[in-house]
Amino acid sequence: MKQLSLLSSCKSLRSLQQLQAHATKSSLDADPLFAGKLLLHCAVHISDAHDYAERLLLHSPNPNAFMYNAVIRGFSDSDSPRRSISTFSLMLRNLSSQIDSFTLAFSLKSAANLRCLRTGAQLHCQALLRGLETHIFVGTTLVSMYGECGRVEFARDVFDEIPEPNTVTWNALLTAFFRRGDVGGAERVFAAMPAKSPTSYNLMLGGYAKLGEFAIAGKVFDEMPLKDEVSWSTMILGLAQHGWYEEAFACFLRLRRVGTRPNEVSLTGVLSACAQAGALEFAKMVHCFVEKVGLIWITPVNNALMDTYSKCGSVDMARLVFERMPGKRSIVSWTTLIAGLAMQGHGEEALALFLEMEGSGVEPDATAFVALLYACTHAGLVEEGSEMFDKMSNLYRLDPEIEHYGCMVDLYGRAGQLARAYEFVIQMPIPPNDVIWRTLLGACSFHENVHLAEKARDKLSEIDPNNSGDRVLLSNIYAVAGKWRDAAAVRRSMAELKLRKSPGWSRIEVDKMVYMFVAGVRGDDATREAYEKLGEVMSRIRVEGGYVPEVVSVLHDVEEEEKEGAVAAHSEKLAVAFGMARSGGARRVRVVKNLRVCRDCHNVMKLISKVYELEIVLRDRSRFHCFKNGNCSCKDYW
DNA sequence: ATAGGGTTAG
Repeated sequence: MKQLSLLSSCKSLRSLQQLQAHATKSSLDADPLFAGKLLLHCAVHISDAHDYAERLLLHSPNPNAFMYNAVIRGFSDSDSPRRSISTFSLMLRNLSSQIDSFTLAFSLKSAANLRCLRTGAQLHCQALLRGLETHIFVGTTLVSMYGECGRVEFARDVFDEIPEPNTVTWNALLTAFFRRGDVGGAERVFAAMPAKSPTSYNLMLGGYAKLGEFAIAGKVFDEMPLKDEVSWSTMILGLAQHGWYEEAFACFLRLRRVGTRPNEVSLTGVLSACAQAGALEFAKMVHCFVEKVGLIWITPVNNALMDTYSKCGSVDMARLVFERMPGKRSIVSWTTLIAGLAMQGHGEEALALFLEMEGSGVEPDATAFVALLYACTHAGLVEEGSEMFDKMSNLYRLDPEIEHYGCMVDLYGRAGQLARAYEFVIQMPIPPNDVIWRTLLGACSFHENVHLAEKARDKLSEIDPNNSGDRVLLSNIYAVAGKWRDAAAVRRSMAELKLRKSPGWSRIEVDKMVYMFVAGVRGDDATREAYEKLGEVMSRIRVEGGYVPEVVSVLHDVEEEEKEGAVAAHSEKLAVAFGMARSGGARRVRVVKNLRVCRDCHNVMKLISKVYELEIVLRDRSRFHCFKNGNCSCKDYW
């Protein structure tokens, strides 16, 4: 059986088809054993070959159970698990008597991935009919399926009937409790487990991390007897996702210290922390590491690197990673770079890259269109964006989703075409949500349109009445229009409802350390240093740059940051001042802010860049601003 | 074969 051993060396569909041609010549293809193995290899071990496996099955004159099972398995973890179920139905019609534990385990996994309780319950019936519901693999997958469908009680019922549940079965039950958000239940299961593998600890770790309970997660992590790759990834990712960036960096360094080799998941995790915190220097170090351990071949790692460089303001590095990536570029790779260019306001380049992607045979998906429309919005490419929106449904048959409609409202709104934006909202085929109206409200604020703002407000008060950000926007619009009474009334209503704004922060990286500043929060040495420097900077730009603080501009804070009286400063000013104080002769400082930059800070940055001949790269919540010689790359358009 | 961690847009 030389051909059988050759099979496992086939890595691509083409080499498999060659082998198949040889087999046909020697009539080997008539051998049901060979046909089955070939199909299994095709469905499970070769990527994107599910379709071919399914065709082989459908064209086979006498498919056996092994072949059905191979296709069911192949689709179970694919992006179309539904086809696994349709293959099951086919088998039920043609070869019902041969349905076995393999058939049911993989079909159930598909039902679990689909979160389809109906299908899962029907498969459960089939298992009962055949006496397979307590079979260890089938039973375990049943527990998992009910858990995925949110039915802990059913999962428990199945579990209780399994005579000898193993660790995997227990873990499936544990997962079911966490999926339901029942931490107490999960803790009871964990305590009752007769044996615990690292996976059981990892599940507890992940469950606590998801809730942001890092005090407990850290305790589990420190006390678990054996940490594997998943333990480290879970910890690093969890920290990154909850905004504990410095802790994520520390965990990554600790991982390196103990000599464990970080895998691609922990690397993407720490890169995500770098991206969010804007920690360029740390990201560069991680990049070196990626090259060193040979993970540069992994596409998602490259995508994470590109995203990180873009969000740290180095879109050139992102472009370089894209050009040099040795692995295959996925749709995500293209989308990431398009979004990166968009953030810097390089709309034309993003548009060109999108066309290049189309030319290279990669079909854009809904997300790629979001990134593209976002690029058009931030570069003021109104007509181009409008064309692309039409292209999406006309050429690619993609139904625009709420996000795409949001992009279009933003596109027209930011460009000042408020009537067109409103018209667009009114005739949307799906009901506009709070984000759509909020986008319109934001545009009204920027272009000072009280009349339309009130329409948006009326809609928002129906959908999301207690949003503090909306009220801040509204009060600012009134203030700008000179309607001080209305502005004050909105502020008062906020106070009465005890609506708090989310605090604004800015971060800056100096000597590989990340410092965070929050407006109105004082006390630590770094903040004292920042205020001291800021005082000097402000008086110099007043004298040499002609800076005049406007009353309106202070109120015109686009988002949530509260004005903190005359001496308090927005966090981005503090971060920049700190950077100037610490990095002596540096020509450039980079700051990351969690909210949008306000108009006053924007003015100040422009003046600093001119008076001090300093380049300031400021990332706010929606884009990058590069201040140089008194101008900003956003052309005052944000 | 069955359980655990991941990249893009807002």
